[in-house]
Parts: sequence; structure tokens; C-alpha cells
Amino acid sequence: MEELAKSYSHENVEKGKEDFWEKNHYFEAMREENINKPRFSMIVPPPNVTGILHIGHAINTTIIDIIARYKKLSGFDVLFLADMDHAGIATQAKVEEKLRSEGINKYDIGREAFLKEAWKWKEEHADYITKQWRALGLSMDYSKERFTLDEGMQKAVNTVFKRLYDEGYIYRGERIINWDPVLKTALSDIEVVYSQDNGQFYYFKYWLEDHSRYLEVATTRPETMFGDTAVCFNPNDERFKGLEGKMVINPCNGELLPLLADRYVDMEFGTGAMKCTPAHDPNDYKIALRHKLPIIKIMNDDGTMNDKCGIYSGMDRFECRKAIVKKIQDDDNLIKIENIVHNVGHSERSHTVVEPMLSKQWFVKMQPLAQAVVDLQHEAGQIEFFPNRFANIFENWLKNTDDWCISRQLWWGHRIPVYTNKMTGEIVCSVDKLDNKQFEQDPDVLDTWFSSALAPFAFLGWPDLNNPLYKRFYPLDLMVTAYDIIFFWVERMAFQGVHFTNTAPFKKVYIHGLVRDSQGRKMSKSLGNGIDPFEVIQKYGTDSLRFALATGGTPGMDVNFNINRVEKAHNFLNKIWNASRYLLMLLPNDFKYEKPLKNKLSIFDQWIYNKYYSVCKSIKNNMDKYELGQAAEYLYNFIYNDFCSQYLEFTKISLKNNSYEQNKVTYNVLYDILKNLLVLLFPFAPFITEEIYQHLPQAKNSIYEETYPIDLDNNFDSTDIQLVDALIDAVKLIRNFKANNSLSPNAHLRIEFIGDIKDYNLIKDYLERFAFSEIKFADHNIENSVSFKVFSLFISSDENEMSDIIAKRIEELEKEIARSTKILQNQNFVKKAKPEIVQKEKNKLDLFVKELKKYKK
RNA sequence: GGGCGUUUAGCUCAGCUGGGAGAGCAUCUGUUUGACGUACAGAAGGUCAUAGGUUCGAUCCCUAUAGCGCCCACCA
Repeated sequence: MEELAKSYSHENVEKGKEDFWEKNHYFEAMREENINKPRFSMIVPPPNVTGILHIGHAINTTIIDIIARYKKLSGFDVLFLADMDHAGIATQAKVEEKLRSEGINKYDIGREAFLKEAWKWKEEHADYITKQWRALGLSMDYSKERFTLDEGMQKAVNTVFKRLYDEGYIYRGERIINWDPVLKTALSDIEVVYSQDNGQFYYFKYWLEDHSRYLEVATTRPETMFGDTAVCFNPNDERFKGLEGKMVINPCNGELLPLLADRYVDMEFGTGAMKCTPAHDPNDYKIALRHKLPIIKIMNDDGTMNDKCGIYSGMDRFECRKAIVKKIQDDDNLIKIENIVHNVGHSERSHTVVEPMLSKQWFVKMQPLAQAVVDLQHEAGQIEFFPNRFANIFENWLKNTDDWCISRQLWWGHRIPVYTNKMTGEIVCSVDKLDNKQFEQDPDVLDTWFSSALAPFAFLGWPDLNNPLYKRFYPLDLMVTAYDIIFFWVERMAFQGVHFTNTAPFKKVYIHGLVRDSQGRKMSKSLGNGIDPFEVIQKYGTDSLRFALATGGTPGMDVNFNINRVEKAHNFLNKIWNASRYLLMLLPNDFKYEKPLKNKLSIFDQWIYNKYYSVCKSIKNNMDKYELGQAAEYLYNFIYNDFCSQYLEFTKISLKNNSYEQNKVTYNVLYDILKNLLVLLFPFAPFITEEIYQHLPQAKNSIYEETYPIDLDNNFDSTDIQLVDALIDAVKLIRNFKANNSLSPNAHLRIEFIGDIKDYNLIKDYLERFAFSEIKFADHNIENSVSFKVFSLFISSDENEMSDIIAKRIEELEKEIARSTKILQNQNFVKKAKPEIVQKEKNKLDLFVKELKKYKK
């Protein structure tokens, strides 16, 4: 057997493992040998094919992968599906940019040629993403990889569209939408990001037609004044009594505007008089409908003013704002300019200021569809959120959401499957493509999220209900995603799933937080505080990054990424590496594992098994709750402290002193526990555990073929276990004592040990070795046999020193006794506290008193 | 305006059903102990944001307050 290298090198360990696993089909779901196992299914939130995976992807995929590997070793047939998103707007913007840099305008080459370019882009970037996935150590099923724009998805999307269209849930209508003048497309409400921007509030004079007086009207957007068709005030506003129906002069163009009263206007805000621009403000639009006002669009798609704006036509909207203010000022109609901070909507993608605009678009009528999800939640509680608080956020959104604008004025995406008959003008929605000689297809494409919403079922083969993948793995068992795409994705998957498959598309949703920098700031290019996961991997390895990400925080909470944590993880892995190396050095060449007989186990063996079994239980409990950080913490502490610091050290004594026959037991225990520790750690750090595993005697082809330890029998003599705990405490006390008294750590002390002694020699050796002290056992078989916890009596050769120490100890004991007595004298405590708590306290007091007696006799 | 989260050691964070406050890093002291100096042994460091309440008992439950952060809505 090849030996483990002297020191842990993540480069060597991680090289080639993904290939090995993949070649051996460990990542594939629905292999014949697994078909009788219970299933567990997840998909990765499809990353955009725009390119680079960031630390946010890393935490998301790491969580999913840990669960996938855990489930796999727990005996499930796991589907962890690889997929990517065509990311309409984002990708199109990138491709356009690339073409521009080559001096190509997309309109010159046309739609078809542009799409060819986009597909080329997709192929290149998909390759790169796959490489990154593999670097992150993901165990996705690549053989079933899907893309939101692949053939199957086209069919699914068109099927969904047509059904919603036929059922009246999709309609085309003219409404105020959010327009991105840079990308020249409509956006949905949630693609608009609001920020508190500095701005100006302009107060203008609106003269009455007869010039008898003027009204003050304030606006933040003077450039829209060409689109004004009224000035409004609240009907209860005394200031404007009797003015309704009169006309005022629009100071930007001299045209007359009616004054009208509408409840919408807030008397407290601004001047109480509001200009109404129906084509460029959703509220104004509603007012216009109520009062049948004309609706005038005054802007082009690129954010320049259109021909309704006289001399300003063709001017950029912000230039126009300045120009109009200047003109009004020159006309002496400017009253004042106030600096304000107000909420301004920006495009999520281009970051430009979004222009609300009247536009004919396709919409999904959300209320009935959303309500179906809410109803299902209430009836069956189908989707379980973790952490639970996100369930309310999820539901509130569904209850309040508006219609969803799904059409985008782009080329890259699912083209809307609606056609106009060129001859008859008839509108036809069709799943299959219609002949373009006879029919003209709607030029727009669908919002990317429209297709990714179908992912849970469409990626599994829907609408083919007989697809084996769909039959076996739908609905998904778990969806893992960050809270920032609950509205974009989780909600929409939910309503589409419920509508088309009559069930929630996933049973459970695990929501994790965002990764921030070590000071909790959002990572951003301008701050230069971004963490590139692949740089971290290069330096510390994937295993370390994974472990750090899994233990860095708690579910639902943002993680402040601290490189210290990765270093800690790396040191931890090094620790296991070396512990394993030590063990492999020990084991005889012909070692064959035999389950050690219980009655052959030493007190130390029993002790470690006991700790091991209980830690297994805690780990499994937490893994099942997806409390990965908690599970990893248990594992970390067990490996560092119980296994390495304590048990490995114990074995050094017995291995030195015992016969080969006895040592065989120790070898078996060591082997057994180490092997299972590798299995427990495997989900978090798959590479190093696989590497070590393959060096173990009797290793199978891969650690993948091991099973997660479960159903362990933990029936040991608690007295023996307490004894070892007591020994550990004793060593601590002695070391502590030496340090506090400026004695060298290996200074010899004579120690009297009080308690019922079983493995006399072992204990003696142990204490001599780890406490460097001679042991004298006093009161062998004294009256109580459980007093292992407290037994320390130090005897140094120096009598004075000794009395100091005893005095200190007595003081301590008296304090403890006082505390315990006080609690126990409280009748309410004795009456009302749980009996085991009371008993615990009594036992403690008992021990303290007994120890004190020893010193005082 | 509505909702949510958070406040624990110098820093980054754990703390699962209420029963003597934990880790890693940083700091200080010591150590060629049978794998590991990427280590080992130890020390120091906390009014668990504040004020009330419930309870025999509160970091944990309730109420208020404050700081920090997020989400939704949105006023021209």
C-alpha cells in the first residue's frame, strides 16, 4: 500500500478526483443499482451563462453538494441536476458589448446572425462554468444537464404559455411598465431596484388662464411636462376651492391644462397641487382613466424626447430636464428649487434610471395563480421553509403581487409563441412553430424567469408525464437558494408548479444568506472587496473553502467571509491528514478489520466509542435538519479533541505496553472510528477524505461506496466512561497547577488519587505519561464509587507549597458548597425544578463535601 | 408607512426543548511528549445592547427602548 505523503497538499489531493468520481458514475441518478433506493432530488439554481461564478454561487452549491453527498452515503438515489440559465437581458447585453467592441451593430447583422453569436457565447461560457463547478467539487449529475433555452425547454415554455393564454391568465395589454432606456426593454416590477438618490424638487408657477393668479406645482421630473394633461388637487383641499374645471397654463409649452380634483392627491405633500402625466406615471395613469384625460407619451425607447416635445425632441431626458427648467426660469415661472433625497428606481441590469412608460406588453394575471399557492400552503402546508420566517415573506408576496410583465424587447430568449395571420390578421398562440410565410411571430421574447420558473418539472422532462426522471424525482425534495431570489424564482416556480402539476414543485426550501466581506459590507467592484472563490481554492483548496463556507454562519443569515476561517479549516484538514498517517503507520501490513468484541474493550476504547456514538447521533440529527454548520462543529470538536488529543494519546500507552493480541483491539477501534470519521467528513471535504480513504486497508473502490454510520449501539458502562472523563480532568488540573505555580510541565509530582480503581496500571501509566507524575492510589475502594469527578490531592515534596495548594482548593470547595447549598435550600427549587436537575445538584454537593472532608481530616 | 432580522470575548461567529457562557483568530506564557510547529500544553479576556416583566431559576420566553442591517410599499 502506498503511504500517505508526509504533509497535506491540497493540490495533489484534489487533482483528478472529480474525473474519477464521474467516470465511476457516482454523480449519476437513477443508475440501475440504485433504483430500489429511496430518492432524493435537487437542482442547482441555474447560473447565468454570462460567465463567472462568484462566492455567492460557491456557498449555494457547497450547501447543496454537502447535502447531496450526505444523502448519497445515507442510501438515497440522489439527483443533483446540473443546469444553466440563458439569462436573457444579461447575456444579450454581454454579447452586444462584445459585438460592439468588434465594431458590429446588432441591427446591421440582424436577429438570426445575432442569435448565432449568442449561442456561440453560450457554448464558450457554459464550458467555463462547468470547469468552475468542478473546481468547487460539485457532485452534480452532468449527464442530465439542462439549459433554460434547450429544445425541451422550448416545448415546455410554449406549452405553459399556450395553456395560460387559453385559460386567460396571459394577456396582452397597454399599461404603465418599467422601461429600461439603455437596454431598451420592458422590465418587471421586481427588476427595478430603488435607491435613495439626491434630487431636486422644482416649484413652478402654473398661471390660471386669465392670469389672475398662479398655483404652485412641484415636480422632480420637469422633462415629463410635455406629457401633462391636467393639474390635480385633493377635493377636500380648501386652498383650491372653486378652481375645479378651470384651466392653468403649462409653463413649459404654454398649453392649457384642466384643474381637477382627485382623492389620490395628498394634501400634506408638496404644494397640494400635482401635475398629472398619465403616460409616464402609474398613479397618474389611473387618474387619467378616472377622468378620461388624454394620454401623451413623450419619450422614445432610448430615453430621448420624442416629437411631442417641440424643440426638445431628440434631446436626452436629463438634458431636457435642465433645458426646461432653464426655460421656465427665464420666463420667471420658477419659484424655487429644493434639494431632496428621494427614492429612484434603477434597472437591476443596466442601473440606469427606469422610465415608467405606457407600453403594450404581455402580462401574467397573477392573483388567481398566486392564490392557489397560498391556498395549498394553508390546506396542506406543502412547502416547508427553513428558516421558517421566510414562509411569511413568501406568502405575503403572493398575496400582494401585481400582474407580471413577461415580454422583453430582446432577441435572446424564448420567443413569444403568438402569431398573426398575415392574411386575416387573426392572432394564434401555438406550441409548434408556425410557417412564417403565412404567420408573423411576435418579435418579443419572454422574461428569463418565465422559463426558469419551470425548471423543477421541465428539467425533469415535463410536459412528458411519462419521463422516468419526472416520475421518479418530481417534486423536488429540496430547493437551496439565497433569499435575494425568493421573489424572482421561488415564488414563480411555486405558482407554475402548482398550476401545471397540482403540487408544489419542491417540498422544502432552504434559504441561505449572502456572502459579505469580513466587515459585513456587500462585495462590490468599486470597493474592491470581492472574494474570488477560485483564488481561495488555489491557495487553500476546495475542501477548506467548502468547510469554511459550511461553518461560517447559520441558515438564513448573511455570512461575513473571513479568510481566517478557511485557514482554520485547512489546519483542521491537516490535522486529520496527520492523524490518518499516524494510524496507517501503526497498522500491521496484513491488517484485516474485525469488529472488536465488547468485553475486550479497554476503558479508553469504551470512552471513545461512547463519545463517537453520541457525536454521530448529533451530527446526523443536524444533517437531517440541514444545520450543516452545527453538524460540522460537532465533527470538528470530536476529531480535534476526543479523537486526536485524547484517544490517539491513550492508545500510545496501550500500544507500547500490551501484547499483540490486545493491540489488535486497539487497531480495530482506531481503524473503525477513523474510517467512519472520513465518511462523516466526506460531504464537507470530499477530496481529502477520498484520498485518505483509498489508503486505508480494505478500502473499497471509493469512499462513495461506504455508508453513513447509523443505528449505533451505545450501551457502555457509564462508570468506566466517567472514570476516563475524570482522568482527563485530573491531567488538566495537574497541568494547570504546574503552570500556575511556575513548575515545569514535566516536573514530577506525587499525586494521591481518590476513587474506585479498575484498570490500575493503565491509569497509572496514563497519569504518569500525561501529567508527568507519580501516582499513589489512596483509599482504594472507598465508600463511594462514583466520585471520579473530584479526587485531586496534590502532594509535592515541599510541605509549605502543598498547604498553599490545599488552602486554595478548600477555598474553592467552600464557595461551591455555599452555592449548592443555597440553591438546594430554596424550597421552590426543590419542589418545582425537574427532579434530575435537583439530583444533579445534590450529587455535586455531596462530592464537594466529601472532598472537603478529606482535606480537613 | 408596513414587515423582518440582528446586538454574546479585541475580531469573525456558534450556543439546538430555560438549569453554572463556547470555538477559531489575535494576545500572553510554556513545550524537540512516539502523526501533526499547519502542532502541543496552559493563561487572560464577557453586566450575553438597555429597562421592565414571567419563572424557584432568563443569553434563551414576553413587553418596551436604542443601535446596526435587510425586505416590501411609495408622494408628485
